Amino acid sequence: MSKCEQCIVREFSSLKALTKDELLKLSDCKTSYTLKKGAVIFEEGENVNGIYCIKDGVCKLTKLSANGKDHIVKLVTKGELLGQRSMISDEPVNLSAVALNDMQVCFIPKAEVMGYFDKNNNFSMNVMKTMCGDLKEADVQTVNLAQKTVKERLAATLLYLYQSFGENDDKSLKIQLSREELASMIGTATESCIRLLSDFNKQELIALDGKKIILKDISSLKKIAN
Amino acid sequence: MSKCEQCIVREFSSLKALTKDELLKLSDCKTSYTLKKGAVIFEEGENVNGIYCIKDGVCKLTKLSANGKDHIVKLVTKGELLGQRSMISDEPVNLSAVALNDMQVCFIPKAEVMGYFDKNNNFSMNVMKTMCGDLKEADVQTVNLAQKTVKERLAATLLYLYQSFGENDDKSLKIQLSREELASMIGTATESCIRLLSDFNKQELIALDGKKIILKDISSLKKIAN
DNA sequence: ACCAAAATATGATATTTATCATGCGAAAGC
DNA sequence: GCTTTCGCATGATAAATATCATATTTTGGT
Repeated sequence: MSKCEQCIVREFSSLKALTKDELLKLSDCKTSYTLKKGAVIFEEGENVNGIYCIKDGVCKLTKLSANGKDHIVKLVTKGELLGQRSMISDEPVNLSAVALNDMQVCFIPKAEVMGYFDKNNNFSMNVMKTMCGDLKEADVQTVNLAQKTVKERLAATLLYLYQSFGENDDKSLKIQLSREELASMIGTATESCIRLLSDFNKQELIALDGKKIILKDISSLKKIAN
Repeated sequence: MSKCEQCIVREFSSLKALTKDELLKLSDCKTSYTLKKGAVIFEEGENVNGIYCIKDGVCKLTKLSANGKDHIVKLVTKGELLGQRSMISDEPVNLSAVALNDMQVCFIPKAEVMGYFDKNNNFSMNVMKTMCGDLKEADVQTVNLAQKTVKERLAATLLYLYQSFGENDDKSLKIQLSREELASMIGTATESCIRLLSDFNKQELIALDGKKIILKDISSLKKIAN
């Protein structure tokens, strides 16, 4: 079993507030998992009795809408924690989490984490700060959905994927989403998303190579995205 | 100066976790304000050195979008706290708060509130739970904006106003928003909003009397809203 | 009470976006 | 290896929504 004390990822999450003692205890009670692309970490409505710390990989958080379509609310990557909200509010999770590529995650049982809230104020403050950041992001997301066109949102999302997850050696986006997933992130029909990608391709803002997407003209994309 | 200990509103907010001693101290350091409809409590980008506790009235939280239009992110009413996020993350507020009707609010300076975080774990937990609820709501909001039509969103918003703020003696919605504000809540053009209200009126789902809106057929509205 | 300005309303039209239909190519299952 | 399915692509069309123009009504100020 790997030691949390030496886990680099810890430094990026609220867990960085933990003391040496707490980390040692954490190492003993955590469970590590390796997940394949497509694996479901948890599903909307489930009870998750603890939190997941993402050591490597990326997953999507989705929510089922009234019309039966999944909407991708957020992408979450290494260093971030999953399931805090459900644990704090003592409710079933309201989002599903699915691996977008191979992942390594550690599960920390609820009892352990709740102890930190009681005894370690820094930890509580870190969690609160994270949630404040999430809320701010959510507001931005809301306004973008309400006010921007699909084209603007697509450009913004491509830039977000580029800036947050980087590119491969061949310059293509590291995070590979299907057209359907991309559409579900920006909130549009799959065909509309495909059509706009084709347009961007024709205007040489991006290049398409099968599933791969290469951003060719970042500054123009930024202008479109606002 | 009124005593926080006797303020009913306190029971609805995270402040309910405070001890008698803390409440007494709070009474001394808070400042009470009476605000007229339209008054600006704070504006996006400002530094707010504390939190506001709403004793009475309703305000809108808005965010300026890239195209220069205000979007109403949320309505906040008595019992709720304003400006927590900004205080916790130590950043300027990212939303503006404007009174929708006459309000009574109390301002509590940052130093006082930060003390509660340190010493009163129940308070921290309450704040966290509130933020978890806000995040959940934000997810729902995001999915609605992404997947529902303007008509569905209008119906849902009317129902929300009805359920959250109630009706006057003449059955009209207690919260009176201008068409522009309503449009800015559901994320559409003012004209589109007006047109759909007219449609609802013709279908006898609602009745319009100047600015007043009366919900006549709640169950049909619910069907439309999903 | 009167006027100017703002809010509401509605028509005409343009634009954006979704939906339906179809084809094509690659990947997955037998 | 073959077929079947799935993801991507594109055209045609319909529906939703925004925009511009212009009345009409309401509101606020003096």
